[in-house]
Amino acid sequence: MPAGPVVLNVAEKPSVAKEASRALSRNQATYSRGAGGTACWDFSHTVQGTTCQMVFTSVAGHLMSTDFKEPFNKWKSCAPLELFHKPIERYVPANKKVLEANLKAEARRAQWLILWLDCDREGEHICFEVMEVCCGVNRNLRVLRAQFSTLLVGELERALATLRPPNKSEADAVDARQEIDLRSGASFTRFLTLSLQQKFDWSSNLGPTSDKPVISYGPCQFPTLGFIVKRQWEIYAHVAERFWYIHVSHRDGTTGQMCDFEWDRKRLFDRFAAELFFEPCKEDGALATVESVGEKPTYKYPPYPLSTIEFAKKASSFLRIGSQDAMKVAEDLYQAGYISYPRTETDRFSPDFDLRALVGNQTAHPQWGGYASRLLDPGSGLWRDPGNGGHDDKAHPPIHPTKFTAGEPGWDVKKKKVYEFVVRHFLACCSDRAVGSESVIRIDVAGEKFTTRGTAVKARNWLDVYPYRSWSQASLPGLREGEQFKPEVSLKSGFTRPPEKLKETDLIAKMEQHGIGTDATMAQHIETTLKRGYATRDNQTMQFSPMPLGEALVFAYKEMGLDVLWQPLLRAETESQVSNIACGQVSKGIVIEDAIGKTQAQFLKALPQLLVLERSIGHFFKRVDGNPGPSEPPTDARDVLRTMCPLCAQRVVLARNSSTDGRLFRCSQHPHCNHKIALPRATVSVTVRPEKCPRCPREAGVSLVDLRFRRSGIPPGFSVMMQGQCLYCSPAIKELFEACQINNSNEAHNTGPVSRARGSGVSRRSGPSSMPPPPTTRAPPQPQHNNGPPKRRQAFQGSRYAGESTRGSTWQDSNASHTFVTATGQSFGLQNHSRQTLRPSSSGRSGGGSGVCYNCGEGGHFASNCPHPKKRRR
DNA sequence: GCAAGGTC
Repeated sequence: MPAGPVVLNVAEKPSVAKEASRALSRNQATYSRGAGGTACWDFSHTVQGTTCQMVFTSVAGHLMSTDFKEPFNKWKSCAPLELFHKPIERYVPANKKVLEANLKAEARRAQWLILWLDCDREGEHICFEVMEVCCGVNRNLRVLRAQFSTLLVGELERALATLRPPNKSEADAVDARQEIDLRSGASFTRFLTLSLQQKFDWSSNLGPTSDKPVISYGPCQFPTLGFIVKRQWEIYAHVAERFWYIHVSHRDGTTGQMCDFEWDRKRLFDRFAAELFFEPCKEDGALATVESVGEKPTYKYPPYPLSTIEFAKKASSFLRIGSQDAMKVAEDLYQAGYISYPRTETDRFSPDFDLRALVGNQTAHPQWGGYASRLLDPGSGLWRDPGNGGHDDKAHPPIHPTKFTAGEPGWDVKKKKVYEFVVRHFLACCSDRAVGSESVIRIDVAGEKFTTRGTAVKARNWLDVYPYRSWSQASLPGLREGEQFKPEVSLKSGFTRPPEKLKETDLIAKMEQHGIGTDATMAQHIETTLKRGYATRDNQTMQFSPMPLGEALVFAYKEMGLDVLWQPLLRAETESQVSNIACGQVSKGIVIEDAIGKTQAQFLKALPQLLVLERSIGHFFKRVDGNPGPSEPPTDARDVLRTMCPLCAQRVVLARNSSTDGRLFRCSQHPHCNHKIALPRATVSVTVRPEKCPRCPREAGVSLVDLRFRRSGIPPGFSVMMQGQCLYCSPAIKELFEACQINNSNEAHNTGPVSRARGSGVSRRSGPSSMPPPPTTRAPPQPQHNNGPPKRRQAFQGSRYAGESTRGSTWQDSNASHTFVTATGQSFGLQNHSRQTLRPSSSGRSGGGSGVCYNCGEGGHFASNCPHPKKRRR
């Protein structure tokens, strides 16, 4: 080794130390084992005109941890509130002592220290951790920071030529983040755990939770749970609404294939309106006229190069491997040299990346080798440079295969799947887009417009190597513009559906959108919600559901007015403030003081609400400390009918019927008490007023309610709004209930008094959490999510189709006068006309929606089954 | 027994 200053080079991980040494030394670096066996690479190199003895070694992520100083790191050393101000220390944990020893040994004999930590905020912080150790044993070290974005030799040489001091502001930003997270996490976690752990029977929380669960809070794990619970509550809150649409189909005379046309109006929530449009379409002689036949090229683009977040999402949705599991497998593959570093934000390849060599490595594979060969063949025209996803962490390339294997004997299924996916994704990235042709046929039937689309795939290209995506083809009938045919027309109906449970890919997307966690930690936060028994993941659908504990905690935070703790905004604010430190705009101390002050304020808000907390948890779990806990379910105040159940003297609460999905008020002791007041299925909203009924003789008085109904679901003549009504004595309510044939006589058997119900294992988990998902609904031809009432429906409210004149009739929603055909082919409708008493509207208008036939103007039937000759109306 | 962020 030639003489010269000794330069200690430190990277963030061993692989970087090795690769940088190999590149800078032109493969001349020699390996040696430093203190504790840590890898060191020695070579000679010229740095800023001086020939130096380079020693390249590494740490493994953060060298130091942060915790409360003794004795406050012990759980019962102080009140949780005091953790907002108790002293914090940074120290090298036991598992990093070996690395520390190596750094000390090398630093003692070095003159320079060059920091090759990853060029991000955390890397900058690790720089200062390394400096603290190295400068602690050698005060004369000259410390410099290398800034690099790849491990290519040119980039590394450039970094050596542009060495700079490390950035204290960025490191301070990490300091602040660490302190804020530690203080808020530890204080709330100790508070929750110490307050609740011994008081409840947690055995009903099936999952990894022990008898004595740690009930943690964290600024990332809790918003993650919040996303899951919020979606579940949206599902509970969904009220299925019925809609109608005209379905047109045509059988191709040549191929015999059926072709479906979609109505331009999509769907209507007013049956009468839908029927009005439908009638002319189904009349004898109604022909479809082809208005236009169009064709245009269409493309499917290959995915961008693979970043960690996309990898986690795709592993979950394509491979059915959970994100944390997938990351673990990817880490193993990386360690064994089969794929590149799996923690990367980058989704673009740098222009000097030798993509073709990597593709060439794969040509021998029995499954995708042929495709790789074709990709390299210029004659195939298959090659296309990868797209640019717009992200670059300046530290790592996108995830790609680095070593060929046709499969290793020891690999399990997950490892095989992940390696195959990384290779196929990489090959797809380097491939040309898929090309197709989309045909669109628009037709007119009696003034209504319908459209059908078909796709012909011309060149699959990247899809050939990417079985995780498909492109379905659909051919259209050979119709020409102006051509007419007799369509098959039917009026179908369906119900809006609640949103789906969150899939892992949706959850990761939400976390990404709100800045919850980093690409490398999102999977860990998800895993934490599972490990803590807050949520579960279905391994088939990869959908998340809250566990009782998770739902109980979010509910409790909501009850205590601490929504900010489970919603994502707080984290975004912290990140924003921390970024201001990194930019040098504000000092670390100010940000910490501000953030800690705000979190402490939340804590102080929670502290006096221990009873609220316990009562909230008590809705989901049985107490074991002798305290009977609350008996009422977790209902919103506005959902409680302020009266006593006439059978058992308990509260009467708003609920949902599990079989019909209709709403009802029922006794809070259900199913042990059967008192109930069912509401019409068309009930859209229920508001309990603070005022009591002035006439009702009931002892405790009865709250008045405001009810709103769907126009199409209640008999004509009844208003869609009924305000200030008493459900027990209002004549208008009685009349409506009779018209809807709702029997609320409450003669059902009462199984016993309250004390018996309490002592017989009544689950207190009710309210939103006990509501079953809505029943399976019929599939209409377009997306089913209930995105709120369409404008179209609004337009019909208050129109002449909203009948007003047959008050007192026995018209009923379920007595459809029309035969409907569902999407599943089932037909249903009114057979027994005698159950209807329909009268002409008072205005005498024909075609009104108040029980009058659109065709003949008479009552007693609708136009679709009118016995009279057809009349043309418009 | 607690957070989140690196990496093994």
